[in-house]
Amino acid sequence: MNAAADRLKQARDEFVAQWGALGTQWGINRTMAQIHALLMITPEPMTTDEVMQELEISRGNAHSNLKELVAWGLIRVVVKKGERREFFEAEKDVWQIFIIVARERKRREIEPALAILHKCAEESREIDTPDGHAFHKQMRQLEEFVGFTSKMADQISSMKHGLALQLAAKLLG
Amino acid sequence: MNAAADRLKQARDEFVAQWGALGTQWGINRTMAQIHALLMITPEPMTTDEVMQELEISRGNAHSNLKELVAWGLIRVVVKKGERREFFEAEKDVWQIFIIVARERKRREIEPALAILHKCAEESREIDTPDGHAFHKQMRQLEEFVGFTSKMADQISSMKHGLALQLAAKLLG
DNA sequence: CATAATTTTCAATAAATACTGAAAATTCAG
DNA sequence: CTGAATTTTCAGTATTTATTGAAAATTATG
Repeated sequence: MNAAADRLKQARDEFVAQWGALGTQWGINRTMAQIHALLMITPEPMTTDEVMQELEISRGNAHSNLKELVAWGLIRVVVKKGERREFFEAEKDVWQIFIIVARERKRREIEPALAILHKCAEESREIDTPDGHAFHKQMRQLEEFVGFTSKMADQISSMKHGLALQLAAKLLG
Repeated sequence: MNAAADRLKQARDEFVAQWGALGTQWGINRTMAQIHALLMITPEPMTTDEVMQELEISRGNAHSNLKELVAWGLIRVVVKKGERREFFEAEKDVWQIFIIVARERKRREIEPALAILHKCAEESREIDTPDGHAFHKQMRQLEEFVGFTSKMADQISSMKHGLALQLAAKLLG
C-alpha cells in the first residue's frame, strides 16, 4: 500500500508549487518561496543538493535563495556531526514566522518611507507660501501616521504569542 | 522673489521621485507610485496630460496607471462642468489610504494563501501515516494563524480613525 | 451626421529580475 | 601539502514586467 504516500507526495508538491506562485505577490521570488515552503513541511533538515533535486533548480539558484532565507531568519543552518555538508531547517512556529516577516517588511517598506517623509517635511518647513504650508502639512501628516504604524509593528513584534492572542481575542470579541 | 517657489518645486519633485522608487519595494510599479505621490501633493485635480507632462511618461503608461489607482480607490475621477476631459484627485486622508492599502494587500496576499492552506489541509486530512499527520497539522496551524490575521485586518479596517487611535494608544502606552 | 477631442488598446520594445551552469574559491581529511 | 568535497561567485541567458507610441475606439460638440 502506497496510496497514502502518493497522496501525501501530491499534497506536498501542490503546497510547494502554490506557495511559490504566491511568493511573487509577496515581493519575494518564486524559488525563495518554494524553498521556504519545502523546508516548512520537511521534518528533517535538507542539504543544498536535496533542495536542488526536489525543486529541479540549479545549484546557484538554490544556494543564493538558501542564503537569503538564512539572512531573513526564516531558516537556519544545521551542522550534523560527521557531516561536512550544511543542512537547512525552517523555523516552524507560526508566530515566529509572522514576526520575522513583519520585521523584514517594516525594515524594507516602512522605514525608508519614513525617512523620505521626514526629509521632505524638514525641507519644506520654512517655505513661507500657501502651497509650501500645504505641502509641509501633508508631509507631516503622512510622517506622523507612518511613524505610528512603525511603532505599532515594533510593539506587536515584541509580544509573546500568548499576549498577542489575548489582544486579538479582545479585538475580535 | 521665487526662491520659495523653487524650493517647493524641488521638495515636491524629490518626494515624487523617492516615493516612486519606494513603490518598487511595495510591489507596485514605479509609475503608479509616482502618480499617487504627485496627486497626493497636488491640491487641484489633474488631467492625464498634466500627469504625463509632469512625470515625463507616455500616454499609455499614464492612462493605465491612473486607471489602476482608480481601481484601488486611491484616486478618483472628477468631472468639471464645461470640461470634457477627466480630472483625477487623490484620497488625502491618511487613515483612508491605510485602509485601502490594507484591504488590497489582504485581498492579494492573505486570501490566496488562506485558500491554498485550506485546500492542502483538506487534502491531507485522511492520510493516515505519521508523515501525513505531521503535514496535516502543519497546514492546519498555518491556516488557523493566517485566518486569524485575516480577521484582524478586517476588524481594524472597519474601525473609525479615532477608535483605531485609541487602541493604538493603549497598545503603545 | 461629421469631426474634433479624448480615451483606450495593444504590438513592439525596453528595462528589471531571476536562473543556469561552469569556474573559482574555500574547507576539510588524510 | 594534496586532492576531493563543498560552497560561492558571476557572466551569460531567459523570463517577467513595465513602457512607449501610434492606431483604433469612443464620446461630446456644433
